[in-house]
Amino acid sequence: MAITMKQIAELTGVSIGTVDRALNNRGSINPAVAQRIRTVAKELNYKTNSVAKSLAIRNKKLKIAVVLHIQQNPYFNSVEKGIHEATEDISDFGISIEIYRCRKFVAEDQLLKINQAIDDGATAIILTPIDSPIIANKVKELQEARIPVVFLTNFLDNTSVFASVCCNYVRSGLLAAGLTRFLTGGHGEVLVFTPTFSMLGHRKRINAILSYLSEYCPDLHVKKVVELPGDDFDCYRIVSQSLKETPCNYVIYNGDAHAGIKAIKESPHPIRSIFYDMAEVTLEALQADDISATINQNPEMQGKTAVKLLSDYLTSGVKPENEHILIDCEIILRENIMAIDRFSKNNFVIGEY
Amino acid sequence: MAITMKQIAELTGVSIGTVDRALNNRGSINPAVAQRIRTVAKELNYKTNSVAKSLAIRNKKLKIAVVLHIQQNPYFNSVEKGIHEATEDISDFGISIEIYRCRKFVAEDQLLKINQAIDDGATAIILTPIDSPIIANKVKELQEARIPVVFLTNFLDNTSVFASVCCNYVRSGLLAAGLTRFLTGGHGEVLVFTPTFSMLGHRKRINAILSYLSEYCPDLHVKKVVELPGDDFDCYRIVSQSLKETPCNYVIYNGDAHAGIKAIKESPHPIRSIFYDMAEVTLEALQADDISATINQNPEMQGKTAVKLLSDYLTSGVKPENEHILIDCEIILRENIMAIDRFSKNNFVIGEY
DNA sequence: CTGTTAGCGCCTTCAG
DNA sequence: CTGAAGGCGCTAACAG
Repeated sequence: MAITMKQIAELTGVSIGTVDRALNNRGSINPAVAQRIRTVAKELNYKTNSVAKSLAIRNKKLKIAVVLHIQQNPYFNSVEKGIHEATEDISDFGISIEIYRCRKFVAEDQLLKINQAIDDGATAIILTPIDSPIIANKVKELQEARIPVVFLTNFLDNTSVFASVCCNYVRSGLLAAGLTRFLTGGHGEVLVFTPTFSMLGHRKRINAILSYLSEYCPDLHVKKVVELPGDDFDCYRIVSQSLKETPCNYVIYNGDAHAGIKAIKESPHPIRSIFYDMAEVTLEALQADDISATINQNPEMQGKTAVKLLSDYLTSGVKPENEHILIDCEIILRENIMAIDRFSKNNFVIGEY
Repeated sequence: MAITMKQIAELTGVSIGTVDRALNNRGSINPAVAQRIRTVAKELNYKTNSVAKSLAIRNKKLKIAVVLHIQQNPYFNSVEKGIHEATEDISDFGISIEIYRCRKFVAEDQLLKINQAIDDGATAIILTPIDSPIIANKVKELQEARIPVVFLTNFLDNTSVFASVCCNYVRSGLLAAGLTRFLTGGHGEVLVFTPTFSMLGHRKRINAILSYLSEYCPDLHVKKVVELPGDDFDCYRIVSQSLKETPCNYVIYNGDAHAGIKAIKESPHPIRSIFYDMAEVTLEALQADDISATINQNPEMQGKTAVKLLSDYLTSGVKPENEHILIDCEIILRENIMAIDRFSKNNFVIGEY
């Protein structure tokens, strides 16, 4: 049976209130007895019981504010789905979640939402930060006011926060590169498409792809890296044009899935491709063998993790070991998403064929 | 704020004790008022607060018994690791876990351990069942005594339990087959190695591999399916001999990793191979490019899930929707396990190459 | 059959 | 600076 504050109180001959003060640096307390209590607690390996704690702090009405962008793409929808899943998990802890959605993709608007969240009494904030000093400063201010901030899917250089939860961008690049190696046997011509380079993560991913391929696949030539417009109807045109101008037999594609699939299918010569993320159209294309694989960057897990980190902190005081939490990626082939029933029937046997 | 029993008590004009009786079918209660309370609870969408509940039932000293085999292979070690992880997560809930290890791989011994667990006061049992009527009957008996049983990594046909947590064997086969398709381009000769066919899951996996390949890769010939001895020093000899007798250029290998890797490396002609599981030697071979990929059947997650299902049930009364819980598999390439630091540095740019 | 009460482990006043 | 008491939501034992 785990050790409790009550037991420590009895052992040290003080009241449970004093133990609480000593262990949580709360209120004024005689340094000597505080020390003694802490020593005993450490010796007995006392761990605060998070179940009891969250029941007790229930009336503090903790509130996590989530400040998101407008973006309604499949990727961010999944992030949000993860947030909602986690919300259910923690509802019994008396922690509530409120989502704030920015109107425009500008720092001023994001700042506005943050301030609104604070006014509404947020005790912690989850944020997909826009890269601007306005936001960086605000975040610093929040941290000083002891309001933990978690960056989600993106982070700011030189701005330290409670935690940042991102995709493992380097790994994400390596997997595409590795699959390309697998697929090509090490020979061929590749075109790479990426979202905006203004985001650090996307640069990291591309760096990983290129440096991996140049090291391990010297006979595989990356002809071009094409930057795609953020959310734009031009996407299809650009992909299509690039494929015409720079013929290739392999593509690594990260961008609007619909545009990419359409352009690649229209190519006069066959192109095998590695995609990113789990948009509906991507999975359909995978099933149809129009694309070879896709890399799931687990947006759902990212959202879930951000909430979970904060709720763990609020209920148990546990901080993540590392500020940067990298959510791992997963290779998805057609076989990952096939219905399994069709393959559960026949009865083959051991032996020669 | 979520609705509480106290609120329901006030609304229905009874005491909180009565609400408890109505909502948990406990003790005797006037059917009419029970009905009224349940109606109100449903209308208000009352959900029992699992945090409060687990704090309250703490003194019942719930105990989950885990009955495992002797087997000390990497796979089962991971299963056990998952169990221990979950144990930490639920320690605050006052649920304890005790592990019983069978001496021999026989039903009688397993039965002995189950009985011992019950004598020790287990309130639930996790079990890797041996396929025998002795065990099937005992399990039935336990279920009748309202002791939930969870099957782990294996299950019994025609024996229904609280839940069975297994690897998704069919998917596991499909992934190997899919990777082979990817790797071979659809042409070549394949040898398949599998653990004992006496376990249903292994048969399912092989069926999936063969039926997939015959459907999608008509020009890829599976020459032979070789059954490997359970835990045996003969493993290496058998693999080695099979490779000599039946030459091939691709291998799908599930069995003792050390033996498989050694035999394949010694082959006079090059063989590309798909392995299973995450044994240390497997990962080293993957890093060294001696094998092409491995399939992680997530044994850790299986162990963790089994414990979690039971603790959720014991603390919140939540039952899994489906009796069969299939833990998904994951493709692991060399690039999944490479250190990422090496690829985080260079600074490539957008454009032609 | 129903209400009351005393916890579970922790946090937060409020007295002293 | 410290102790005592009440409460978080639920369960269980005991009166009535």
